[in-house]
Amino acid sequence: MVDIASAAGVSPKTVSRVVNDEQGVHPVTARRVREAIDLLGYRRNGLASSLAGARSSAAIGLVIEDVSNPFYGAMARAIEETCRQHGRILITASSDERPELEQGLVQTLLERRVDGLILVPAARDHTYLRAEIERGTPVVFVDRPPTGIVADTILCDDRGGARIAANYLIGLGHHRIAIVAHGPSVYTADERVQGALEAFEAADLRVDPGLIRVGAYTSEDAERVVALLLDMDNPPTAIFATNNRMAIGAVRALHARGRALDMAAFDEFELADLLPVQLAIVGHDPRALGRGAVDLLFRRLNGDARPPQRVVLPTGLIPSAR
Amino acid sequence: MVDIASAAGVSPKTVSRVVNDEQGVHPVTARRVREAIDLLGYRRNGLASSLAGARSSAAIGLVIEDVSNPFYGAMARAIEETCRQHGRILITASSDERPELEQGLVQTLLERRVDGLILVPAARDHTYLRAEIERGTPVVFVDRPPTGIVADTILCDDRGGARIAANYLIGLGHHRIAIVAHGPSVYTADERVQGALEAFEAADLRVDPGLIRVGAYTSEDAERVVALLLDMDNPPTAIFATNNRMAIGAVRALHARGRALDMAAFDEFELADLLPVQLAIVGHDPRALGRGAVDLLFRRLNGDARPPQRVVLPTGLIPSAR
DNA sequence: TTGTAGGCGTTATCAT
DNA sequence: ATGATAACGCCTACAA
Repeated sequence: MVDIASAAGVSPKTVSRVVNDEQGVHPVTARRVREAIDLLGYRRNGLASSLAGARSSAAIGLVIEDVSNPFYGAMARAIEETCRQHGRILITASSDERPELEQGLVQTLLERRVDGLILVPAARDHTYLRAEIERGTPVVFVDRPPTGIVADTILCDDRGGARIAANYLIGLGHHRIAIVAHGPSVYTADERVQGALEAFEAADLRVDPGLIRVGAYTSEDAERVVALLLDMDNPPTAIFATNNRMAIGAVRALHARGRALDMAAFDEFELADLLPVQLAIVGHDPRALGRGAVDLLFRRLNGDARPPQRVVLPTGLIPSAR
Repeated sequence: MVDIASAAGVSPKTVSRVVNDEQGVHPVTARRVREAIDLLGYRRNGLASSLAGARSSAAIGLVIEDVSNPFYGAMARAIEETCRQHGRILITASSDERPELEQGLVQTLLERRVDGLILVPAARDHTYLRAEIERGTPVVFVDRPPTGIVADTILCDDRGGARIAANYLIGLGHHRIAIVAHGPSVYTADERVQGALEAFEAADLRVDPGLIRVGAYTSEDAERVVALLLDMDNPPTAIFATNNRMAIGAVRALHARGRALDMAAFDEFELADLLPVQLAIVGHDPRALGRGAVDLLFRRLNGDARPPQRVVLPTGLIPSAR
């Protein structure tokens, strides 16, 4: 920048003004500066800029479970684009659902002085963030609420969606509905199980505890779980899967055994409608979650000081296509 | 940092040493410093650190077509993890296959002084990167080679994979094989079409130009294209799709019309084996591409000065599961 | 083992 | 409209 300044015969501050499109620079001077910039191949140093009082690092940090999960991939994409509209780049990291990793990643992001943080929490305790939030760093939780602190959060209506899904299966005449849930101790899983149980209860269905299987993580886990369910003496006649991985595992297990139970599942996923089962989907838009999170974040960055918000997006049933 | 220093009764430099785990600090002093850090809630400023000559911004930039595409999502995930092993965070941006956007994103990343750049190129001309590369910023191209410059590149064997796919369909006895390709003027598409045509020629198949449809982008595009193919007077008896979106669109079109042509397609995608068509997949591992790209990048960062490398990963056919 | 000096590239503030 | 000066928070290089 000093080089440019002397090449253009001005002070560094004037170069700074030109580079940042500040007003109050004579057009002729500005052009001279720009020519020098092109000539010398100068490129502004964003790090120095952030350091020197630009009071923004122009970056947002995102910690999600796994970018390669299409659900989170779509969310990440929406967040990235919305951040770009706000002049921010996105630093993304996958926590793989591991609490220590989440905390380490957050630490790294804060060291880089991101302007804000968007988290799909994996940790079971977020008190470690309290100090940072009080210091003024906006933090938004997506898809699951934080534990141990109160902070801006955007969720979808897990419980309501699960009720709808369960009612759908009940409406088809099923009495023995298995629940294949991820988790345990993952908010979305717990809520969705609760929602289904509420629906069962409201319909006076007796619940067989053996039909409730919580704790699979991968679709392979779910496949094994469903295989076991199908082998029961008194197997279920329908399945509610709490997320896309559970659903895929269940479909695989059914397919492997040539069975075709009715199913309902959370999370839209590509090709769900072409699968060889009756599968109703509880849809919720990951992009809407992402955009909502960014909105919350930038409200804070723009000075909004209301108490922490909790936004709940609706879910809706997409009936089986078959 | 100055505050910590005075609180601990040492100089800032000693705090710096402690924070960076440098050797040569008396354990007692170190503990005193750490206590002050905990007490005052100090957090190192990574931006300042990078500025001050740490000769690394500890960040890598990634520009891909679309994180929400599972193929690129898996690649991004592998890149992120491998970068983390090298102590770097990842700044990810989606170019949406738009050249101007790619260039803008690259510009932004360079302003942030990323240590290196990994690109799935969308632009048709990468001469704009030449100066930066000569200046010493390592740039690696993934999935598609650059145009107009020579640089480290990692690809998969598009042409070979396409030949294998085409031969598979030919081996099933097909003479009228449609090619549903993305693009046009996307390297992978062109190569895959060429590979298939080579196989046709080697098998003395007469090629009907009407069966070669290049230029769809979304799976919806592909669905329409295949619908048109099926409506031909003399429709194809098999389909080769050049990527996952093309494959999905084709499957949808077949399904909508109750047809079941044999298919071969590039890109593994979840549930492909459960679809109601004979579908052989040309598999290539996006994670391997990602890891390979990071390897190339860090070789350069570690001083490797060989001429630009071109790595080609093999592809293999996964026959239809049905 | 610890400290001092100087500077990284930019911007805020206050002058001119 | 433009410039001088002093940070920003840290690190390298050298000294003690």
